[in-house]
Amino acid sequence: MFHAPAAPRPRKRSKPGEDSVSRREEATFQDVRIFLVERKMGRSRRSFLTQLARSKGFVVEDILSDAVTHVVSEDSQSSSLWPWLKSRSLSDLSTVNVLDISWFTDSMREGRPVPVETKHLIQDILPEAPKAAPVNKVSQYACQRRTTIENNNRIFTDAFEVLAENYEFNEIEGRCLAFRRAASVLKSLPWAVRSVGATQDLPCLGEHTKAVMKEILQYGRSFEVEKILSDERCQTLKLFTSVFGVGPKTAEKWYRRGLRSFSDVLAQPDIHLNRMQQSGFLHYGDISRAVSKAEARAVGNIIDEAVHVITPNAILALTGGFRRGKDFGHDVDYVVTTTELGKEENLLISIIESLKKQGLLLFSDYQASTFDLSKLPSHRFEAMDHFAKCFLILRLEGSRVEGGLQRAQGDGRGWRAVRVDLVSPPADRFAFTMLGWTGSRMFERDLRRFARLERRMLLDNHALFDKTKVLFILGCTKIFTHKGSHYTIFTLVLRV
DNA sequence: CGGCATACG
DNA sequence: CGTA
DNA sequence: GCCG
Repeated sequence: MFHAPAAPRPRKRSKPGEDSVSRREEATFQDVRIFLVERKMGRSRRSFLTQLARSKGFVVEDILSDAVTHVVSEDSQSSSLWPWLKSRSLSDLSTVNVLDISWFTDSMREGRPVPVETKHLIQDILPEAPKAAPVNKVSQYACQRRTTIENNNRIFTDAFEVLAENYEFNEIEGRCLAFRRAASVLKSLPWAVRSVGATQDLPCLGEHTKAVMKEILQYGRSFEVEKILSDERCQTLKLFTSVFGVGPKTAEKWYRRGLRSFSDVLAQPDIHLNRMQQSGFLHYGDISRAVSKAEARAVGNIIDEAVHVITPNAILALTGGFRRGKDFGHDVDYVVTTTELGKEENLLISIIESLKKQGLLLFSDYQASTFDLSKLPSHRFEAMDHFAKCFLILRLEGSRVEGGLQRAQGDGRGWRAVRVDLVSPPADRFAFTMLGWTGSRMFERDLRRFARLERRMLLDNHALFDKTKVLFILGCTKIFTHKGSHYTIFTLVLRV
């Protein structure tokens, strides 16, 4: 362990009574030798703490020597502590615990030296290390990335999304995910990639993705992507899956029957569309057209009016892409609740009923709450999935929209259909719900992937530390909105 | 070489 | 299997 | 396909 040439130090495995220094004979904890740093502590407080510790059976050294195992400082912020320690010419500083005063006070309270935890450590601010790697590394998890609203790498991400979709159609989920992740990483960059070399330190980019990027940088297009785009099957599947209620399996089924267009499908007497698909075809033009922010706000007003009939204490918050700062979306997401706890249970049912009465409800799929406090570890963020929600298609009158509707060419109607999602948590779960409905799909996936991986890591390390510790703050999740501002939507706290 | 998010209807 |  |  450590060899101390100068200091006379008969401490190791000393036989009882052999030690000549009397207070060390009385000391209970021979393996822990504390040194209190006077700086910021003051002489009188240092002297008081020294007496206190010794009275409780701790060994406190007056001078900093190789005998010291625990250095305690009140100055945890200081950048001067470590340089000072290094100047003391100890034989091996790396084996010494450099600790916050909290370790000392914890130990005094317990009447024994408490195990050293990360929270006690005063880290050395290495002057060289940040120089070597000052570049903020991009995380492989979307939930740890700040993603700008502008996509500076659309030429690549469009290509990756074509490849991802093609793998999805071919049921190769792993590769599909890989290309979606690569696209997500490039979308998060506040700069445009101008050479493959610039992607050196980026995660989720490997041989294949970089080859595609190189091709695009060289020729402005990718041969592989072009081939997919010109493929009839791929085109048809893309067309079919663009219908609300039609996924890859149904699209494939229709394609294999030789169907190539919507009219082909609709002409089949033996094809029975489900409720979702019927609405999908009926409102196809409207719900595949972008929804503007003004339209989203107009939908909000309609929900607001409906909910205020039921309760005056309603809270309504726009989430989804619009909350991330987007100007257009494919649907409108609102979180709606009431401050009267418990009353949120039937809120959506009442809203749906009201919309129906007004003739605004074109489609509705309601899912009651499955949130059970007694059954679920309540603060696990997975709980955000369990609240009452509904997927709607609403009739939106143009007269309600500031600046008018997003309209197709030659559309003479004064209204359009809009996809609307509502979720209704109890008011005290509002934050969880915002977390669950503000992120992109990749964000939500990676939130769970990150939580699982990091939690396992914590559990693995857990035994080494304090078994009574139950709260781990994993980090702060932020979502960029626009022009450098961002929301802090949640701090992940996992109970282990 | 296995894992890749999760829940509901 | 489709939705989020 | 990329990562641990």
